[in-house]
Amino acid sequence: MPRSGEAVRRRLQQAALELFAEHGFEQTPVEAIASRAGVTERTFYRHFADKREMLFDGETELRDLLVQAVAAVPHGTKPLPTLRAAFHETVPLFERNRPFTEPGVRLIAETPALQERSLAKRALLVNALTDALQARGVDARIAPLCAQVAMDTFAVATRRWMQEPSVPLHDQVDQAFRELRLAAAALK
Amino acid sequence: MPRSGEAVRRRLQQAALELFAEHGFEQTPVEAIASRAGVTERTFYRHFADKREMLFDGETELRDLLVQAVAAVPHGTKPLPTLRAAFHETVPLFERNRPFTEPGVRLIAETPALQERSLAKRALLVNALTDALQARGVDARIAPLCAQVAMDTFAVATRRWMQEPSVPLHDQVDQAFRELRLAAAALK
DNA sequence: CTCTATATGTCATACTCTGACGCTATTAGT
DNA sequence: ACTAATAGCGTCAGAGTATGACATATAGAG
Repeated sequence: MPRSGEAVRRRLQQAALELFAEHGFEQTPVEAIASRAGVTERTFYRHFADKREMLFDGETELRDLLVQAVAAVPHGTKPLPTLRAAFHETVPLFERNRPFTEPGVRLIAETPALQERSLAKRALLVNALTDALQARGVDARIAPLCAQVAMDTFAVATRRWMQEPSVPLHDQVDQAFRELRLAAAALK
Repeated sequence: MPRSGEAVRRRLQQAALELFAEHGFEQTPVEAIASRAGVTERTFYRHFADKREMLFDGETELRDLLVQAVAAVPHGTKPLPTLRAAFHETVPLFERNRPFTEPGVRLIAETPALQERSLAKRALLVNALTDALQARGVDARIAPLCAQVAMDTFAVATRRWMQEPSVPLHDQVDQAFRELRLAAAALK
């Protein structure tokens, strides 16, 4: 195989993060990113489907880990406890990547176009979790609801963890799922 | 006040729906929409922020209705029952708009860019519901979780209602919230 | 009828993204 | 070590999205 191109991809990500931090996402043309990385604008689009996509690189890794974790939960476990356990398995990944993802999270929070893409990525995760549940025999009727609700509960946990890093993510996850159980118990 | 421009806006929407149905969303340039509506491309962007936005016109109406419905629920009602009641109030709006929204829903389902925007609109609804809950004294810690979970539960109900119109939306909503309660009861 | 506010047209332009073609460098095979 | 294949990259062209600036036309208020 010829030259790898992996170095170029990393340089593009590095250049983009720097420029986004300086001028913001919308005010940074792709040409500027490519230029700082020492390549052409065309090369950028050979490494990333579009300008937003480069901010969401770890999502496929997270998805694979989650699907694997769901499959590893002992059989007979109910859907939401299964998903809670799977999310606990991803905690080390989040803790390890925290310093890297923090600036990206802030950038996403203040850029509507990136929020949209972030929501789309979460939807992909929900789909993957739905399939993983159905592979365990969960009824196709409730699998999407469980996957979606668990995803949102975990999202609440991570958001709190970002704002208040003193509480471990494990505890935030348990706390959020506790609140979900209490809130749902009030339904008739 | 001079000419209203309301007729042009409607013509643009009509022309867009026709062209999207014929050639798809991505394959329809804004210029073609404007041309069929008898105006310039520039005028299109004076009526809609971007090409996707025209598919999500009813969202603000739905949002206002939901916020109003949440405020109208008797005090002392718990968050999720409050939101369930609020969503029940929006059922007539959905039933009335069903023939109009059906082609749009199919178009959104098969167009990634529109799915992203749809998710963003749902996020706006969740934010509005969160605020509406907090205005009723719901703890700011659990309001976002309740709003998000209720929104997803309602989304599941509407999706089933679209696929199987024989069951009334009211029943789909109750059924989905029942499933949410059962699923959450299995936690711990 | 005149004035004014608002909608629209016109023109220019920056930016995103894609296709086509050719060049170059790296790697595998001999 | 030499060659050939291949993946990465540059260059060019072009369509489509979206926005700003300025001019024009039209409907309603006085």
